[in-house]
Amino acid sequence: MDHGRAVTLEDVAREAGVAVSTVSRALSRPERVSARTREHVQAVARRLDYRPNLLARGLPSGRTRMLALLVTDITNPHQFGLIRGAETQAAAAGYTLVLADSRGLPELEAELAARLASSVDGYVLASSRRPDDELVELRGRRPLALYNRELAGFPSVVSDQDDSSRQIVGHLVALGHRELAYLGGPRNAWAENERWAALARHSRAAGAEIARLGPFPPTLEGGVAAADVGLAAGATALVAFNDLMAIGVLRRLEQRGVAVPGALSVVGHDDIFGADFCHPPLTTVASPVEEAGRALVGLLLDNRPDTLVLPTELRVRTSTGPVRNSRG
Amino acid sequence: MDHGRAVTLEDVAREAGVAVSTVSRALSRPERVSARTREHVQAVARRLDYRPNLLARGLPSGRTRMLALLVTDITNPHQFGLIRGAETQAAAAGYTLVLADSRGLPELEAELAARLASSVDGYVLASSRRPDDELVELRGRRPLALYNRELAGFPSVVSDQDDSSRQIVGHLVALGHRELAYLGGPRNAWAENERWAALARHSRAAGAEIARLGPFPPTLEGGVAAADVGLAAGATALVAFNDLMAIGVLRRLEQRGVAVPGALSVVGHDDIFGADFCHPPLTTVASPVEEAGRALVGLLLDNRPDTLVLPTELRVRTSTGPVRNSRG
DNA sequence: GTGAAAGCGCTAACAA
DNA sequence: TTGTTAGCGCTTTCAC
Repeated sequence: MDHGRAVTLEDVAREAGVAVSTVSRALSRPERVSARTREHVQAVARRLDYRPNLLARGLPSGRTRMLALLVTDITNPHQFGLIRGAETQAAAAGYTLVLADSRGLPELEAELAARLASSVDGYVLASSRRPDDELVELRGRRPLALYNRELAGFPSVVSDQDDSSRQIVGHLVALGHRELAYLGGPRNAWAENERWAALARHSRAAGAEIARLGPFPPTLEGGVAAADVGLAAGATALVAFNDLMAIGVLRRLEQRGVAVPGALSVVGHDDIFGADFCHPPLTTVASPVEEAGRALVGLLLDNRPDTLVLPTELRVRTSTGPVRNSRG
Repeated sequence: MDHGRAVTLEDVAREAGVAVSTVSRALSRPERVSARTREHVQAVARRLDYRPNLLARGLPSGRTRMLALLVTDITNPHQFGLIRGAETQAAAAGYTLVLADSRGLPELEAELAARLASSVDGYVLASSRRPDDELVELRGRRPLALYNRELAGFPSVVSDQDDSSRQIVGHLVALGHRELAYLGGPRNAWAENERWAALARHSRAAGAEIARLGPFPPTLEGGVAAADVGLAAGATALVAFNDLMAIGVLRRLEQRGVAVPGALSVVGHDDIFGADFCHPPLTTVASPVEEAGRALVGLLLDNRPDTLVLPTELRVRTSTGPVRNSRG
């Protein structure tokens, strides 16, 4: 199998009887070349099936027209929309998106970012758990946009944590719940701390108690473990950091014969694939992730340090219901 | 925000008081340099936080140590294991994996592959639906490995379609089903045709009838549509191209008040996230995808045109049961 | 063992 | 408008 030498600008130039720079211009800056040459060169390039070498193109200019999207956990269906949205927007702007998964490990994210540094024009970091100062440092090398993480001076897109917490607490309190428990995720996740703070605030305002449990791994397995802790805490409603956990909770409660929502109500975050057909269907908070993906790439390319707050919406399904033993 | 000039080999060379070529060697071919210089240069490089520019490194050598994984549909949870496995193996071999999603569009896959051509040392194509000749052509540029697609002379990893079909048909026939229907996926998918052929073969051998319906989009929505067609076909058991479809089928049947498995049994393929907690839990065929991902990268890097057939395993859950009106 | 120099394919001054 | 030339940062001959 000979991976034959690729067609280069020089080949095209020779074939077309012009200089390489002319070919370069005809292809990347068509307006700076006469109509005749342009047509001719482009025809030759097409005939030879010329493909620009992106490495070579990127070396002198320092621009590769590639963007990196670093996700925290690619096995979390929540990321789907983000990926699709980011890809759409990147493609529209003529960029190729490369995707990498840091498996929830900040060090791995750092490693991946460093490796890709010379190959991409910028990064979108989704739910990054790296310390602030590392992000600042990374921005020194390339533009950055953050999803579900706020940091002064950085472009970012976050879902409205305060409003989602308000909706959750409002919903549960309306059903008579006064003893809540929050099943927390990783403490180095921005959303974790925002969610907890907002839930605590709104609970207090509504006259309900809420306990912070965990941290637990933000996975199905983490939810299974969290269920037992939540149950032991004596709350009447459990709010999970994300839907993966919430589904794990549901699974464990079913296994232990705890009726949901009869004995215990459960709420998640993200409205992932599966949330509407698990058993019972999960009450959770949805946000427009695909839009988030698009917006992130937009902000990144414009390099505007804006923070976009996306609305959230509580999807009430059957994992939540009236409290059994209201103390009212 | 000044995206400061990165530290280059030249910087290190100047600082270390040696030639760039020596630094290059000390870093990439440590054995070709004296112990003293090696230590010294490496220390300086570390101190300056030198990061090789991958573009520049790849230009002369033509090798980038990046691999592309092109998936057909990143929103299909089936891909998770593949991605993780491929990433693991790539990382172990010192390669970075870039991921791209072709959304089920062969033309988009072609476009992505072409764009990445100069940036990667090889491709893993997962469930590619491109015509054979295009794959042959692509291989002319870079090494290729295929997942769930067999093509003479190409390294590939496939799950055992014949055996999975045998297990499915055996299971259904044992439950008394004699009238089956297959809800097909895209006709340009290798697995689609293999599955159909094997299902037809095993049904015939077992004395059962099977109808091929579709093609339907291999998505949840496709399954919803397929359910009605399957129901109208009068079969007692439905076998779907994948689990996404099967879950859509389940959802639609529930909506229409058709009891599963009372009135109709349903089987899927892939055992994706959600298959065990949908309602009712789905009987489906599992295969070791993570291993597939690892094997694919292994074959790709070795450039061995082997075909690895991975075993499959029927996971019987409650979406299948005895036929209601056996004709026995 | 180390350095000087050529060149990977492309872009971007600068000249013509 | 087009051609010439000098790099981009690195690897790799080829001398020394």
